[in-house]
Amino acid sequence: MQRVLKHSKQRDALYALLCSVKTHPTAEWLYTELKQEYPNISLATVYRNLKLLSETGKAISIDVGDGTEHYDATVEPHCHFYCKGCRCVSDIEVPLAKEINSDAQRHNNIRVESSNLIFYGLCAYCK
Amino acid sequence: MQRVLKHSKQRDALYALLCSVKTHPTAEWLYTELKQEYPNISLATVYRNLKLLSETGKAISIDVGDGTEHYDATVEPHCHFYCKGCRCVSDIEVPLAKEINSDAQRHNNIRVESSNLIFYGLCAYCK
DNA sequence: TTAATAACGATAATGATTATCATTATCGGA
DNA sequence: TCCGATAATGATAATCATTATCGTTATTAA
Repeated sequence: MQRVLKHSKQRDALYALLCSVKTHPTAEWLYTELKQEYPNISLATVYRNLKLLSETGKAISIDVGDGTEHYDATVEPHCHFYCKGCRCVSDIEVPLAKEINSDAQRHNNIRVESSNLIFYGLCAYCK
Repeated sequence: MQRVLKHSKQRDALYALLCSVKTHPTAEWLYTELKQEYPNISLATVYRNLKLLSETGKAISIDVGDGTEHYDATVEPHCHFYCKGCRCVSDIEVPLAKEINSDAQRHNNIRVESSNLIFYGLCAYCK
């Protein structure tokens, strides 16, 4: 039961690192990277704070189906693309996506709160 | 390295079961269900054959982010809905989805081969 | 009927993530 | 500034879905 958050250098460094990249890294990648500045940092700390950042709305997790969760400090709804060639995750522009939630709700007897749109294929370099 | 498939009652039963339901079950659920007819069936056999069915295009796996893979014998592209209330997965009708792959490809320098559209919210009963 | 081998059941291994726990760091108030 | 409460840490064990291994059984074609 978490009440009042306290500051921690590790969490700040994690968030700053996540904000600085566009690569949608995994916990493992962030861990390896953070070790350069904090050699004693624990993988558990990375997972703990990624979860905390997700819960507080400062980051989102992206499941592209490759077995490990990817993270993103851009929390506004947007679509992702997974390149089967280089296995990288990137943001893409999909204008139709803005209308698809309401389209889904209109044609089914459901309440749509959010959606997860992932596209697969080959990126500019791999195609 | 699998060359020539041989028949097996377990695989047939698994596929028949998967075809008979619209619930997008998990491996565990299928295993429990199949045990009634095949008390000695192994969970490994279920996973093995689900993988085989996926590889041969007779089924697809759906990752809704709840920690376990769901399976579906309907292999034609279609959208899924995950109800946060009853934790069930269902097919939904989303007309716009038919155009979204080309929309994604048109607005980005990528080749889109497939996509995975999952919607979250509350179903007719839970809302 | 038989030989080759795919599939099986049982179970150990894997790998990402989470939980536990003793220690350390943070922070508001005395 | 020091103190007490407790959040956060690092180390590591536990969890849990899935995959790999392996000896045995079932299927198939000759």
